[in-house]
Amino acid sequence: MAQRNPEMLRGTVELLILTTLRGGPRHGFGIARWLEETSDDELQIEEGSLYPALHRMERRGWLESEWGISENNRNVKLYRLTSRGRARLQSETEGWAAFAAAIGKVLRAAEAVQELAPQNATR
Amino acid sequence: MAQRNPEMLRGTVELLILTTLRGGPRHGFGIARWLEETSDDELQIEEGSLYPALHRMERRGWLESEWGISENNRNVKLYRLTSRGRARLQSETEGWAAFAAAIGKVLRAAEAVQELAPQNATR
DNA sequence: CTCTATGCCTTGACAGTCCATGTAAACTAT
DNA sequence: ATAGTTTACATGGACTGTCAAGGCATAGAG
Repeated sequence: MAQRNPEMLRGTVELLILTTLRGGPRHGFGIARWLEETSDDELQIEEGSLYPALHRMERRGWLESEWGISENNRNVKLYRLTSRGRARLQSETEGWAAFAAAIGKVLRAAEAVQELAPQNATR
Repeated sequence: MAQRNPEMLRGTVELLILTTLRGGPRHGFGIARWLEETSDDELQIEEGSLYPALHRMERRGWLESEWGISENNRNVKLYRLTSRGRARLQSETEGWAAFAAAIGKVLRAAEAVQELAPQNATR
């Protein structure tokens, strides 16, 4: 997933899937497409990451699946959030917020250092 | 690194190291400590991640190192940014901003869906 | 002279991603 | 009819990076 930095997705794939399912059940392909569209193609999840993630999340009881028929008349496996999944979504969301805030602090602190001590910036 | 979600650091460790070195040369331990302090303990990098990261970044020409003496009178390996490292810092910073923005979009979009269709939220 | 803190480093197990590949059905165009 | 494309699920192997654990060495404190 992710062109710019594939490693960056580590740890957020599950948050993204849980988030996608907030709006109701979806199938794997649908999840990937919704994420792509919603992020303006910034977030692209590969199938080799997506399906294993869905399976382990189901194993952990965050998701439930059921076979159904898509709008395109195809057999699809629909995933929906369980209550544990909803709880997990909550904590993952908080975790992301804390993490992003921490990175933000670090980035701003480094800028401040450079402004205060510009002579260090070039050596 | 990172208590809340260790996976989340994947892909940001290098950004964090580069960022830390913006303010001037530092040694490995110093980098880890600065990140911890600056992030209020949110970001904790393990030595088993830190040193390999420093070594590969040096191998890639983003960093240069040199032995010196610390404030505590210890032998330390001081790392400084090269010009390639500075360029890399720039692009990694942009990459992070784009990634964080994309996640933000997705999170907000999912909230919006739920507000518009609250009947889907409970099934 | 022992204990703690500082500092660098490596090893092995593990987890998760990616790329390639396989399968199958439905629709499209010829 | 049938070839090609799109949709959709799934897996296997290579690869990368993290972590926990351990080792090593020296300075300063008590």
